[in-house]
Amino acid sequence: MTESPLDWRDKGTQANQIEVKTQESMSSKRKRAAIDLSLAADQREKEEDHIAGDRRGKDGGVDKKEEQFKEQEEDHPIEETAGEKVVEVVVDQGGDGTKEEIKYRTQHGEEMEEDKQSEEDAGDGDDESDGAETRAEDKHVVEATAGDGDDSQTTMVQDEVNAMQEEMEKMKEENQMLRRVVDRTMRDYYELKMKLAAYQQQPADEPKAQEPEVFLSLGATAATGQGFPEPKRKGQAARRPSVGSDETDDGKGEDLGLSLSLGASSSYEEEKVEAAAAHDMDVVGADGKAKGYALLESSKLVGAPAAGGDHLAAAAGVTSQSVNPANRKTRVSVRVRCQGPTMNDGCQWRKYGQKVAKGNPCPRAYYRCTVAPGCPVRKQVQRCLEDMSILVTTYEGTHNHPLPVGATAMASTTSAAATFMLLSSTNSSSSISEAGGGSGAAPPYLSPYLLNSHHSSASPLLSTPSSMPASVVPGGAASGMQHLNLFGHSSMASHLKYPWSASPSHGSSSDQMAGSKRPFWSTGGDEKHAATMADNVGAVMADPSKFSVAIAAAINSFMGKDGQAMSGNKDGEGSSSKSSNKWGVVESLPPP
DNA sequence: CGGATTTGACCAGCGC
DNA sequence: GCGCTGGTCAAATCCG
Repeated sequence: MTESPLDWRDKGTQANQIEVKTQESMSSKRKRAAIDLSLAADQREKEEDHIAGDRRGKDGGVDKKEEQFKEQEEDHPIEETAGEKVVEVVVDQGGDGTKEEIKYRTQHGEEMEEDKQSEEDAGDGDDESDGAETRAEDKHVVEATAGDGDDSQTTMVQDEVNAMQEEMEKMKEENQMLRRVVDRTMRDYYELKMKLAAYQQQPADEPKAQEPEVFLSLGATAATGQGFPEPKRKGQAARRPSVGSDETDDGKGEDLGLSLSLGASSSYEEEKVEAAAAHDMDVVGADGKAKGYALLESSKLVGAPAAGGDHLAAAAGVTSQSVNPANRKTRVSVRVRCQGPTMNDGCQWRKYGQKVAKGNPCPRAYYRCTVAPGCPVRKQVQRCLEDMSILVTTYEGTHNHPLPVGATAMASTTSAAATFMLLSSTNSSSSISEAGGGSGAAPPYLSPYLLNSHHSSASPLLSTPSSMPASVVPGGAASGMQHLNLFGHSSMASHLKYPWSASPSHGSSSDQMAGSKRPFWSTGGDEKHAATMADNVGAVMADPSKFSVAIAAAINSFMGKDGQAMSGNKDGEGSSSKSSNKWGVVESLPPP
């Protein structure tokens, strides 16, 4: 014979009721805890004590066993909040006074509403008799009719109570475990929060230290296999003769690739890279330290002429260098294969200087943001030495004004790239973690997942030059870079399908990057779709917002793949010079 | 004519 | 200290 909780409670409240208060006390505590789980433990205990005290005061004649029960509850006030069974003993004296009932209930109350209702029904001072059934699923009711001094039945009931109590003990233990988990989670949360705050508040006068550098390039990498031939390396061999003007590059033989790399260097100068000629290799400076990094394996898209016409050939790249505040400001570099003098990033720029940098015959142009007066953002634009069709645009600083839509998308994406890779870098080296903190434009949104998932020396997606193991980073002049090429191989690229290809419209806002009309990232025959990809990349670059989407997707893709990809190469050299297949990121790209 | 670009000069940092 | 290099300035020039 069972009754619904509501029924018996109603009956109990209406009748002359003798209720063992265990349930009520638990009920109160449970409610309390449900309201505010974050109460300090001591505070909570005080409340529990208070409640227990009240209870004792009101119910002096409580069963001894129940008293013990209460004490147990008070020992574990929190555990009771997580859905334990409740033992309830009710001696219900019928309204006519002829019958007494003793009810033992173990219940996982799920009837909060009912509880409230019965609370109201109970009236003043009767709230202790309700609300016990707040969390459970099953309900077991043992009901015994207490006859006049029926000791045998009472004994049975007592046994049942004992069993219930044991069960409760187990539940309490479980609850305790859960509690610990919650506490640990909260602790972790606050730790991360503090870390974030610490990063954001890093003083600007911090000594120069390792400077994480993020490279994310979308589109075609040089046919020479150079991932990031950022021609800024100083004083080393392999200087190339001038290959031509900025406007001359038919884009032949270029690789389509999306690459992402991260590096850390002690100073911006050391980021200077002159990539080797036709093979992936780490560039080592005269001092023997790694100064640059070859891009991963380049996929050769020979015979894939840039279909972008006179404008955008077929490549794009984003390089984000999250610079230590001490070094200056955040640097984000975008590498774009385009024929125009600059790429359209949605902002207005005014050229204020031009200089021929050492090691690269191509002049470097300096631009200043003119969207708002006094905007500190500047950018440098320079042709890539190895592939003149690649335009390397380095942004520096943080805009002090709202950005145009396209620029916003780009900025947020590159910032995300920088942040993401910065986090990676942070995890791979404590020194980077300490010195490479977020600067204004790329705050380090710490994520334990990120922190745990990218290690430069372990991921096949991130190539750390053999000459620059991640452990070298602290204090040295060496620089490290992690690189990811998502379109590393043409054969892989040819199978790519991208979620962002859905939109066929290109909205070519760029003057120098008239987009192609083809669907972005469409596939086709080998040469054909290689060229198509070139077109598509061009299309993306013509539309800053679309470009940012592509970058974001690439990052997401990278992150998603990272876990399994991590298990592969641990050798940076291997990852940068062997098989392009190791850049399995391509395979991880989202399905169409 | 006003704004943008060009270009040589200047300055600061860094390495030898 | 000197030279080299990158970065910036500002006058001259260009262009719509």
